[in-house]
Amino acid sequence: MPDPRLLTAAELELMHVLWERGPSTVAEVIEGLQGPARAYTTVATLLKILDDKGFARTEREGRRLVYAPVVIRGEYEATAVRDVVQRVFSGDAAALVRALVDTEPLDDATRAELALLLIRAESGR
Amino acid sequence: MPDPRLLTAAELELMHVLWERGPSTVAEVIEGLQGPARAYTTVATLLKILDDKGFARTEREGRRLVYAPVVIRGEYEATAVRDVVQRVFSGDAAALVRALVDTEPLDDATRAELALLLIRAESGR
DNA sequence: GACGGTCTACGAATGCCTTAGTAGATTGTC
DNA sequence: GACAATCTACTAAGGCATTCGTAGACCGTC
Repeated sequence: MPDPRLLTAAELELMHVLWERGPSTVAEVIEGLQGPARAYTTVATLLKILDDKGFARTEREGRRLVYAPVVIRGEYEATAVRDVVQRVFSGDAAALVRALVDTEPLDDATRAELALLLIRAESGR
Repeated sequence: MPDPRLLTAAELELMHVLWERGPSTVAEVIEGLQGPARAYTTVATLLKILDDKGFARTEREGRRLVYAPVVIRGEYEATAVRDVVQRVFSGDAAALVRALVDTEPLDDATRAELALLLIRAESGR
């Protein structure tokens, strides 16, 4: 059983829309979606699943449902990062940063910013 | 369809053993596994899948098969990191580092090492 | 050469993810 | 009030991941 706090691929895509646009109806989520089009009922089903799993909350607005994100983006990012550190890097967070530096192109300013971030971070946090 | 270069959870666990111990038989992989025990045939099936998918290579040694990792650890780590950056962080690699610093406790020495790494890294690589 | 143990190949069961269709309710319009 | 459009709930199908059992091959030992 995978961590129930992790989103599946399709779920994550919808959550990105909810994070960007805030509380949204099915139609609005479809508007916000990128990539291949999905049927109205597909999105509706997925949103219901997000509700069932506690990632989003449903509110009635007249006849239609509005879905609002419950888990906020930063919170989920933390969960996802912890998962990758554990599963792929066997708990070695520093190894992830090394892999990232080797893999993803970061411009000078960003690297400087992150270096500063690391130096300033409290160690026990 | 997910990225075919990504390992599933069970596959990744076996690959960790192959990366650690090098070419191994089914019995040796079982020895190297942590967590809940799995049936001999379960591990054998998974290793065959790793072979089919190209993550490992099979070599006969007398009557039994020895499985060797084809994809090396660093290579897979890069793939996995890229995937997370894309899927969770919408391509923003720096955001991943920020989430990591907020999330995972790193001791002073490690943070200093990583800061140095960032400063020294070539920007266009 | 028969026997027990070990190994691989194959197949099957289960459960989840993803997608989408159908049915029925609801609402606004003429 | 009837009709068309819109929306939700339910259901289902297909595919993949994970687990493991059974059958048959192979090998060493007595």
